[in-house]
Amino acid sequence: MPVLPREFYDRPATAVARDLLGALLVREIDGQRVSGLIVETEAYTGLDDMASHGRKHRTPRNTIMYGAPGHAYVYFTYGMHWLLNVVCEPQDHPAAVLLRAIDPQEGQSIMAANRPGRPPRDWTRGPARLAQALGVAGEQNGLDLTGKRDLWIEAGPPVPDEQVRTGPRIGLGSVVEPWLSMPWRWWVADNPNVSR
DNA sequence: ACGGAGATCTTCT
DNA sequence: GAAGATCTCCGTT
Repeated sequence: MPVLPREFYDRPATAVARDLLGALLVREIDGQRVSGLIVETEAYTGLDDMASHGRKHRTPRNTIMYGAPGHAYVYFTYGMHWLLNVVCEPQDHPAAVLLRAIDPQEGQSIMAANRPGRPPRDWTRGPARLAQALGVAGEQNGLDLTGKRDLWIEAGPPVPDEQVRTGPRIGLGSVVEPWLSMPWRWWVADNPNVSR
């Protein structure tokens, strides 16, 4: 399947979050493909979004969010977890989409090795689990996702609107969504790999 | 099935 | 010095 082009990411985060559902996230480890269909995403935009890392100003950690769309923003949190995001919207506008869950496809033996002792359902159900299963960490921060090297996203079977569900984001505590009428979290209905 | 707490460290105040 | 875009383990129901 073709790699998603730069233009795909050069749009508002909420639109990218919707259209990433059904796309194939591919990680290449020692020439082997490890992949999964994206089934859950969350949009983060710097525009008055108090939950976003880009909410205030540029810092060493969030600088990738200010860069060109179509790059990976990988950051470390809670002292032990890596989270994988996709930078979108025009350059200098800090926005990204958090990849929260995928449906395992290729390279399942590698995922199993990266998630020792866990059942297949727990391999990629959740943003930190997903990153661990695919071997994504700090070294992948800033990677160009349109380059078909190490990590990229391919077009997949489109998910029709009837199968798309939306809701508020997860794990933000007291933060209020900036625009209540706008969907922030997107997922595929009835998929066992969706988190929570 | 559900709920609480600990792990552990970077970032910003 | 406190909080955090989370996960896992252990308790109770």
